[in-house]
Amino acid sequence: MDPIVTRFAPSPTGYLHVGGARTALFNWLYARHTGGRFILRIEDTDTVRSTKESVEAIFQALQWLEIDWDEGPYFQSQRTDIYQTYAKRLFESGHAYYCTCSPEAVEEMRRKAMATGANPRYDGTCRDKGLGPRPGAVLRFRSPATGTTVLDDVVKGGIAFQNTELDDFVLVRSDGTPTYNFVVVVDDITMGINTIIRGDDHVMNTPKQIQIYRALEATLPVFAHVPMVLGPDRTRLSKRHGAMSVTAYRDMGYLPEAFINYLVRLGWSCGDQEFFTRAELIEKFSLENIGRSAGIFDLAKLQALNADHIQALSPEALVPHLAPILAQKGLVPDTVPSLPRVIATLQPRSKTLEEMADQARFYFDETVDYDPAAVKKVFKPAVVEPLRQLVAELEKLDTFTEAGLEAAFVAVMEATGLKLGKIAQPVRLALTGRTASPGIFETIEALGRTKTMDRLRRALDFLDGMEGQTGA
RNA sequence: GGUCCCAUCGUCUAGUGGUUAGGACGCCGGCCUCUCACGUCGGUAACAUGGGUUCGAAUCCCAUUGGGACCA
Repeated sequence: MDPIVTRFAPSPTGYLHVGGARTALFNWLYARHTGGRFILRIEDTDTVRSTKESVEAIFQALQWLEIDWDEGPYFQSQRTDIYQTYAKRLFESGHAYYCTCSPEAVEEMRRKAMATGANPRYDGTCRDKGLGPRPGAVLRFRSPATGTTVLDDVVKGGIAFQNTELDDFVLVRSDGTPTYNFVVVVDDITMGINTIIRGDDHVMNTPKQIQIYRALEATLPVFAHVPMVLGPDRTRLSKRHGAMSVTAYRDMGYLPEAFINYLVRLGWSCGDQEFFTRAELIEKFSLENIGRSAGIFDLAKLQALNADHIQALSPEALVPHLAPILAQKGLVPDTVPSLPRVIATLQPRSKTLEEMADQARFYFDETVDYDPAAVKKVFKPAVVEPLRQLVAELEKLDTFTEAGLEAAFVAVMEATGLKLGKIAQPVRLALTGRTASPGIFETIEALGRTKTMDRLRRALDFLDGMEGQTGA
């Protein structure tokens, strides 16, 4: 059996959006799953809307998602010779003809057709005139007048289109530029694409494309039209629904593994399994289990999956993903004894890396600001003595390890008769400025001796000041 | 307007003629507990509607409704 060859063919008219990313992902996964090849092609024939920046943005997004390609990127703008060759072939074999009808005349035909309730279409005025190439003429495809064209889609099943619905559509415009349906087919044939996985917004193009394949006597590829991704209001995902750009999710602290896991699971299933590593996705992905109905993008589910992936990775593996977000917030890793240790304390309490960075702030800052409400609730005169004793106990420790720290706390608990909570909360406030944080022992260990002792002493000073005030 | 596609909890889905219709996210509650989380246990909630076919339909067929896509 021939190896599977798939492709992703975005138009560089903006960033890579969620729907595009999913299409890319499906093609990439299927190629990797079958041991085939994955080709990247940039469809930049729309020279007005295509930009170099968009091409760059697409590369960046694919890189973040770790979707690599085996061939390309090809640029349609550099392949005009090829399209001309194929246009000529279609003309010479009689599958296409030149048409000199003016745009106004064609518009008139449409109006007439509409008036009779029929589909607006070209009426075939030039179809049998036998015109040759000439300036200002368009090249039209000679569509079959009768019968049906059947699309045998892997996910949708068989779809029959009446050929009477097909127009004698334009292949090459009067200015010599080829049209979308034509270049796509020529590219897919010449690049050896045998499996086309794309959004189902393309199904209506497919019968035309199938006709071109036939006219060119090329083997039809396997078609798989995957349902679209919709916004919460069930309309096509757009800016209104928030972040569209894939890289925006990177910046918001989502892991590429989580993002692809979510995107693939949206519209594809493998029994009840929800969590997939990249390797599992490659191993288990198949066209057969793609669903037929559109899916709604649900940020809450993405978040939950992201939390799972954050927990599944080692702290060390998280470092490169978290580092840029920390940097963006002005938090420099050198100011902390061990970044992986800090990460380890926050893993079970972060849905995104951005949340993690925010929660990590107190580890990095020079000092902490106390939350006023927490001060009122926790910094009571009664905590001064236990805190003093704790400082004394901690000073006895050679190194700060969780076991040693716990022993120090236990010593204070026994001396004062207090429960752990009564001591941990003031310590937590002293160290973090708030009443919620990771476990107190792991927090101290990750914070390090210097900052811990500084902050405990500062808290005692602060409490001193409070007593002076109330006493006065 | 024409053509095409789709239809199970709010959302993602399992299910392919016989199930108490399962799982996940979310939400609610219990437990765990040094706080917040994690975890864990339980609860909430669905086969769009109407006809058929069949001993029996979420499952097969038709219609209706609703949603979406493309072309204009």
